[in-house]
Amino acid sequence: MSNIREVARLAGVSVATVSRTLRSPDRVLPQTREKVNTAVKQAGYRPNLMAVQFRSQKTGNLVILVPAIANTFFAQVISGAQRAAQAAGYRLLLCDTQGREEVERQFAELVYAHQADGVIQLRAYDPFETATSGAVLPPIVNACEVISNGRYPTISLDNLAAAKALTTYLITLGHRRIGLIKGSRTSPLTLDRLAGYRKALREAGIRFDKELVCHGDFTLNAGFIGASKMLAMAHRPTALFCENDEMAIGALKRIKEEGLRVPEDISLVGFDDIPMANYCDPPLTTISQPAEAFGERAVEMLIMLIEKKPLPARHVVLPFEITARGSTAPLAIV
Amino acid sequence: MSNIREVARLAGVSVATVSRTLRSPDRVLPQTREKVNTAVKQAGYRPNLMAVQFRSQKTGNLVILVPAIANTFFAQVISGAQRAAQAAGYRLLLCDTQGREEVERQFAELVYAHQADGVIQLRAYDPFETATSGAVLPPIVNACEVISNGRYPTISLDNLAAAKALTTYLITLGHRRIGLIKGSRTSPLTLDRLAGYRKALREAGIRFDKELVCHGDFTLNAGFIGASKMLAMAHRPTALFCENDEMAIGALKRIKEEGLRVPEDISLVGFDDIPMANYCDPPLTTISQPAEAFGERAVEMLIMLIEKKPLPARHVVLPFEITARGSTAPLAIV
DNA sequence: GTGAAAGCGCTAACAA
DNA sequence: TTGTTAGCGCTTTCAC
Repeated sequence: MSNIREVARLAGVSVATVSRTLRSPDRVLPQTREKVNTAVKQAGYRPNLMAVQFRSQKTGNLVILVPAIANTFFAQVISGAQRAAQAAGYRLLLCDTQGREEVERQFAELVYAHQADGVIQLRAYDPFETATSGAVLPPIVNACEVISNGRYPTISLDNLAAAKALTTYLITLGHRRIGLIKGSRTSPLTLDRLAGYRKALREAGIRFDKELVCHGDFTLNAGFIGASKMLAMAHRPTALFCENDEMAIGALKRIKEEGLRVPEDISLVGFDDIPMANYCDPPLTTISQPAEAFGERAVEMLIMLIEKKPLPARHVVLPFEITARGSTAPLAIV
Repeated sequence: MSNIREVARLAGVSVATVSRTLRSPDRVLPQTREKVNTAVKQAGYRPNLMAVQFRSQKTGNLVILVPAIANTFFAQVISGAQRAAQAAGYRLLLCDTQGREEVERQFAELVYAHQADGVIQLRAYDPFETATSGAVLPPIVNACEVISNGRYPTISLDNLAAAKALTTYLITLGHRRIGLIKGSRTSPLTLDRLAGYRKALREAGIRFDKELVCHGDFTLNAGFIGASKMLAMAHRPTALFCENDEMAIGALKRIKEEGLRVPEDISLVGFDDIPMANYCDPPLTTISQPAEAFGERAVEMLIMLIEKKPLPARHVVLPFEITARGSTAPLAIV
């Protein structure tokens, strides 16, 4: 493969002139430019990015840590991130971490190894927590599920408000026994949603019953299992709040198997508004959040960090809305 | 950030010895090794991968071109690819191309720019088709939707056989008017599936009716639209074959809206067996294919190509099976 | 077993 | 405007 010297030779100029012609053409005479461009074509020359990056100490790579790419919501986030990265001339180094912290750390440290310029973390784990306290933190942005210690810029949803709004919506429909299928036990995202759920209950004067809460892991199967527990209760809930759409769809299957109807016998809500939410039967009432915007904003903010431009805001909160569909109905008077 | 010279100074050895200690520890005296390792820790040293790669002309990056990451099937493929890449010490540069050829070309050419060692293409488009004929083809593997010109190693499904088997399954149930909702007009994958469909009809002595075929783009909405057309026909099909599960689920919604029952009034089949296929109502009869294995095998083969190891097989065909669920039933005798 | 030194391809500071 | 040259951090050959 040809290199810059080869092109310089062909064009009868110095390597510096070739480099200039490529980086800042206006600093070169038109006729020189012409000669160089011809030589570039003739040699089939492409700058060796490895050398360019090495020399200029900048990779153009962004690491994105994704807990589970097979989760539709995250897939959409990545899609948005990819678009934004490409538009800005950056590339995405993808890591499907499955929540394994050592993997997250290892990938995040590609920044220290000068293999990436920054990191997007979509989970509430600080991959640099063990970094020597003296070390400067590399550019990192935390989106979707965020750590609220103020250490990193974040892009998040007001999960508490959203969960509260959705729960209140169910209460308004007359429901008072509302089951909650949570995500994992410890994630802040799921704790916020639990808090929103509790707040809505409290404001409506409904006592919180911990029997009505169970844990899952955001998968279809977790929703299925969770619903089994809920339906097995002596005094079962009349509405079920699943912390994401996948679990709601899993729960839906279980509810139908039990011979119950949604929403006549039990109302069901999800969270995220993945495309499938509108295609299940009945379509899901859920919280819509701008999945792709999470990825786009995260990339944009990260690039500002990398390029040392001031961030307009360190903590961005994206809007949600309740999308009411057929899976919810007023509590039937028995 | 410290560099190799700093470590050498701290350890009281030469940079060559530091490099050797890190790359091939056994070529260094234990006591020297000890000194170097101590110095590495003390300095908080991490090799600059940019420099390592530049020097050794190897990036450890693999470009993966994905038509649509938000498509569940592809998300699973990527998940498998990521796992295999990581296990082998490679990283994945993700590009969600949305089928835009100039984007695919641009990313694939990162190989020419020494930014990646190889390319995985999940679509039947040759990103190097315009490459000068003289140029050596870089390591590339074509998976899922493959080009069958023999130019690249491939990992595919026998789409013809799978579509034929699935169609035959419907025929066995007594169906003779079977609608087909295809993917895009030109993709080989969808042409193969069409061929399989036609072959099954032919062998059963059923005349092919082009009225029963319509085109989609593998999205939920395409299935919905396709089903609308099918159901509007005067003499409508008694079974519907959608070329992926997303379209089948889209069609399912439309069919139910029309007040028809699946499978009593119309049988429905999909393709891929995405997790959601088992959670829709009724669950989908479909073709199961090992989505993650596509990604894993693609990465494994690509790495063999990169490392110039002989490929055990240039064209790998992964197995499928019919997964019969509740969306199909024998044709009702009217 | 270890060190000295060349050099990967490029950019940028400086000189002309 | 263009050329000369140093050097980014590392690996690797070649001496010792």
